[in-house]
Amino acid sequence: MLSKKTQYAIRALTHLALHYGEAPVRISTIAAQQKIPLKFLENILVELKKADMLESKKGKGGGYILKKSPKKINLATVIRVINGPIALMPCASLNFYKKCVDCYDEETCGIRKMMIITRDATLRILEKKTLYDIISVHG
Amino acid sequence: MLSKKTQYAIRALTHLALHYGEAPVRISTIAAQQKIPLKFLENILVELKKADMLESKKGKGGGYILKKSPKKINLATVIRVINGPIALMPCASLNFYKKCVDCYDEETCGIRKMMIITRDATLRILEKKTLYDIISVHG
DNA sequence: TTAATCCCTATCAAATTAGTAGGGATTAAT
DNA sequence: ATTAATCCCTACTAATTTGATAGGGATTAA
Repeated sequence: MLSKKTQYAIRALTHLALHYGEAPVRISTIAAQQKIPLKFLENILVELKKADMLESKKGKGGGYILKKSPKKINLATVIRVINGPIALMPCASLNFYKKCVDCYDEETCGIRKMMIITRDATLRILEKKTLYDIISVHG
Repeated sequence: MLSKKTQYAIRALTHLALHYGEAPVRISTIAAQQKIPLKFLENILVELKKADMLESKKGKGGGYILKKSPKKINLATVIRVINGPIALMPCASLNFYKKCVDCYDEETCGIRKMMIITRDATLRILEKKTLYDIISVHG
């Protein structure tokens, strides 16, 4: 499961996607409308900015905007930045690879192989789905 | 990521799959060969037994065996028993469903929709892949 | 100069995960 | 019956991660 922090991040980004092309949105506005603890959200947005997904402006009229079009920000990227690996085991991770302790031989490990297959299936979706897809859903 | 406990569970089940049809395997044997802390493994195997995946025999010559053929134990089941939900958010979970706090309308939530699509892709693999697939991998 | 806003560091509390301890219950063999 | 082997139950503890808060510093626009 994604951490609450990651879920907040996705909500905040979705909010910003809805206002893409408009004036910057204040942290406090996002916090209020998305019901996210303000100070917690501050930390999250700074992380997303460091990961090059957001731009910020200080002072009056300041706030956050998406750095790229909602169509160009996919869920895999967001999850990796805030949550970490997408694979179910470290030895199957592309971006957070770590060998399992006591692993006899990674090349012949059946568990790892299944985890890689699973990761690939998950990634095929998460890399394709973007903020734009999220805001394009209607009842 | 799967908890260490879940990774231990999969390793233990894989070990038992390799000995399916043979005499019961002692906890201590699995612990030693798979390098899993003995007492921790005890807890895990009891849980797997309660979930109807294992049978046990006490006293001399006792130990654990798989209750079903390795081909009939899939990874989704194992993960759900030890780790919990497979979906990335509770509102997208089939077996551990919980509504998100402050959710305005689940039916029109784009985040939830993407999470359900992701879950389905992941499940298509995890429900198909079994202990048999794990032990059938060769270098 | 001031008010608005983001940003940085540090800290804390709660929850979860990982692991340990000790003995009880059951069984097979003698 | 007794013993040794084995699983099993309850409880506890330690370590780590997660979720959240606090307070003030830096920057910008008016």
